[in-house]
Amino acid sequence: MEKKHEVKTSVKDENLIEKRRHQMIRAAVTLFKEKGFHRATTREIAKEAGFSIGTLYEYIRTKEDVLYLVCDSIYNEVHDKLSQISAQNGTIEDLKTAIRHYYRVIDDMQDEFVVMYQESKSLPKGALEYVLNKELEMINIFRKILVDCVQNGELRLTEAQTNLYAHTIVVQGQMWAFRRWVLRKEYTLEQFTELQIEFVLNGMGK
Amino acid sequence: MEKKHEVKTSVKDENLIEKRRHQMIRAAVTLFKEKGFHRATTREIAKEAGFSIGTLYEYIRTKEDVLYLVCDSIYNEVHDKLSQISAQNGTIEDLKTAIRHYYRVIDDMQDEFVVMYQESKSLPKGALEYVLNKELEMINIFRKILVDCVQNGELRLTEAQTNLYAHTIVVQGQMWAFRRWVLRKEYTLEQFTELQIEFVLNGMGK
Amino acid sequence: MEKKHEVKTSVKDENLIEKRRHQMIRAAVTLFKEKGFHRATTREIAKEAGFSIGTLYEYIRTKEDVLYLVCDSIYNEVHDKLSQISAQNGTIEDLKTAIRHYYRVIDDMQDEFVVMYQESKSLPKGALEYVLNKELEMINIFRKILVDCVQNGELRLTEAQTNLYAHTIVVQGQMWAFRRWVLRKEYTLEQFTELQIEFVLNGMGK
Amino acid sequence: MEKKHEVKTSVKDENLIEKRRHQMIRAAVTLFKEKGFHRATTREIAKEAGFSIGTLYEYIRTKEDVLYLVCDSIYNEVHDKLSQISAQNGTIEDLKTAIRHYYRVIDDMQDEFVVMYQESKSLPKGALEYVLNKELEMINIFRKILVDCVQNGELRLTEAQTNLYAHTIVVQGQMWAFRRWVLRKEYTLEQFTELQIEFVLNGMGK
DNA sequence: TATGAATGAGCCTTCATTCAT
DNA sequence: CATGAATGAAGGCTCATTCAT
Repeated sequence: MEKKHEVKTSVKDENLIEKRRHQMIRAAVTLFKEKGFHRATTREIAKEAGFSIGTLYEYIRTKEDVLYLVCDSIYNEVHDKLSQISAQNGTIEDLKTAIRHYYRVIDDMQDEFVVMYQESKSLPKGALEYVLNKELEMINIFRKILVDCVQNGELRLTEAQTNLYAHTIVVQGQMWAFRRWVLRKEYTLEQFTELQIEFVLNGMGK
Repeated sequence: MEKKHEVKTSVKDENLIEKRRHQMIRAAVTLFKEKGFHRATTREIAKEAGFSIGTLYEYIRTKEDVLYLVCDSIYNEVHDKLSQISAQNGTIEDLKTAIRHYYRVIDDMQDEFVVMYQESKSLPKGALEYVLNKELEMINIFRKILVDCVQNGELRLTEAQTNLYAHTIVVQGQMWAFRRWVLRKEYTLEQFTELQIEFVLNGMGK
Repeated sequence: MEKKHEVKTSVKDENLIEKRRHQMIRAAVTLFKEKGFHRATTREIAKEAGFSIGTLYEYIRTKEDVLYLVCDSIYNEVHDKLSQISAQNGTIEDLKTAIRHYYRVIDDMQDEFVVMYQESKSLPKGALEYVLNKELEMINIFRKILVDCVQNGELRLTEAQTNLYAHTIVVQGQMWAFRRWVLRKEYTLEQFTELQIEFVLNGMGK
Repeated sequence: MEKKHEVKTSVKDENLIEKRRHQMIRAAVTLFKEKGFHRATTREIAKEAGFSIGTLYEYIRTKEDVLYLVCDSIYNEVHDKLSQISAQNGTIEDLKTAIRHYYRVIDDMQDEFVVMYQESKSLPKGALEYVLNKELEMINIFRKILVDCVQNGELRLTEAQTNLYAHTIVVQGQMWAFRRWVLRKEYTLEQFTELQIEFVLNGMGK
């Protein structure tokens, strides 16, 4: 597990840091979604966040820090939401619930997902590694559910299949965020979810 | 279908345009892959292409034109390669062949795929639409194959399923390009392909 | 003679002012020596001094005030140390003693000397004049000693020579601070001192 | 001997580089003299030089490069001027001529001297070393003249004296540039020169 | 008195684009 | 057609200074 990548701040009040960073992240997501990381200026981010450029830089050191904070915050939020259902007992029903849950999270955080996957390549090396690890953790959540199902006799999968299908489930969920320009025209979230669940379960031999 | 998005040039000689653009695209892919669209400078692109910045601007109008040319060229190359097998007769075997073919193209053009999907959001609006349309065409290739299979009685899918699964097939292929940092460690292209084919066919009820 | 250049403070307690300014000057000399006036930030100065930026500004009005305080303090210290031997009776021996004394002071306060001469140009006009006057006072100390020697018949110098040689003595001492990167390799302070004394006395016709 | 410290340029035409750098150096000396290195902005330098900020940066990489170019150019000019009289035959008269020559150069290039000695501390490490070496070369010019005089029997100096007095001669010349605010009021260059020559020769036992 | 968060003018530097040769 | 020097708008970031607590 990677050590948490720290972002330098010259402010001491922890509560204030929390508050300002929250403002900053909200502003950044809005702007990154609209124009991407590179076209969004630090001045715009500060303004959108409701404070001055000087203040912004009291809480970060480089523009890339903002991106890191955004990615980190999104992953944490996703993790929090997903881990609510992580207590499982290895049934197909659990898997379905988890997928439904995951898809709903993606729907809720569409913009964040798109921003994160589109822009994380601009992170500096250390931060990128940290974020990729978070991605692996997310895949692990599903891998573990699959492993439980296998151990429970609900699914019959090799290890290679287990790993790959965990990725597949995660990726199929991301589709909903990335391809909404076309999928939204044809499916509701519920339709999409149920179709994908059916497909995935069939795919794994029910 | 969108009209082909034109890129202004002040050069008349069509052969020269073709040649220079080819050099330019190769250079741009290399650089975009390495540092992304925004961090690659027009000077670097010109240099990598083997001519001067002045010459570069004889063949394009803006830096975004380079990106457009890159995306367009990649899509065309993919289309060319895929359309070689588009003449089908609606069997499951055809579908498998098409998927294998598609996955091999993705493997061959990993860098190009990643560049295209990561950077196309930086295209100006008109060009973006044109490129998204190309994406739809690609999905259509698979949709048609599925439709053929359905009409042939090889598959039993609703229209909603047909459309969605076309997307799914395309997206699962992209996984190979985007997640190579982790998938490459665990699977060869062949293993990945066969696992995914099995999963997809099962997913669609074989 | 210039009136003492005053530095505004919003603090009343004289003892506190004295104490804080002392801390501040020590900190500033350290930092100016290390990175120069312009590269040292007020924040750093405050931190090095052991209090907050807010407190720093309770005792000064601008960053240049810090520099002024530093220069003023150094000159005062040098004056104090030199004036201990200012009671003279016009012998060559007195001159030698004064020079030895001066050179020792320079050796003790190398960093301060370098800071003062390198950075005083950044003083605001009024403060600069005040400081230049202090420099003249220092030259006067030696001029007076020379005048005494002349009146005593120990030296035979025109007024023009007296003035110039006072400068020369002062400047040759500064050499020890400014050129220590090379002089230190070849001479000890004592060797340097005696060689220069011999040179100066010969120079003035013994 | 240090290798010449190179300054990157993106311009290829050597003549143009020469010309532009000359403009740039003239502009920089003017501004550095007036407000010092740190207070002079790159925009001001470009404007004073007669071209745009963009053009300035075609010929340098950082602001410190400008300072380096200034220092290098000054040293070279001084060297060129001094080396015209470097062919000596070891007489006291040669020494006098060299000193007169040197003092005239200092008088001609007062501003440049002051700028160089005041600001060179802001050079990046590598460049600073290179420039300090130039300073040593200058001292060497006088050291060699002294050595010649000693070998010729015109002067009787130990090696320690020879080295130190070379420094002293150089430093006494710099006085004229640094203390002109006071020396100019009392002496003409000629008076200053002759007094110092007399002093130096006496100092070395005639 | 002491603190430190907030401010924003201003600096250095980059880079897409133009145009004279 | 090709070249590359010139341009300047714009961006990231710093830091002296202020002021509410």
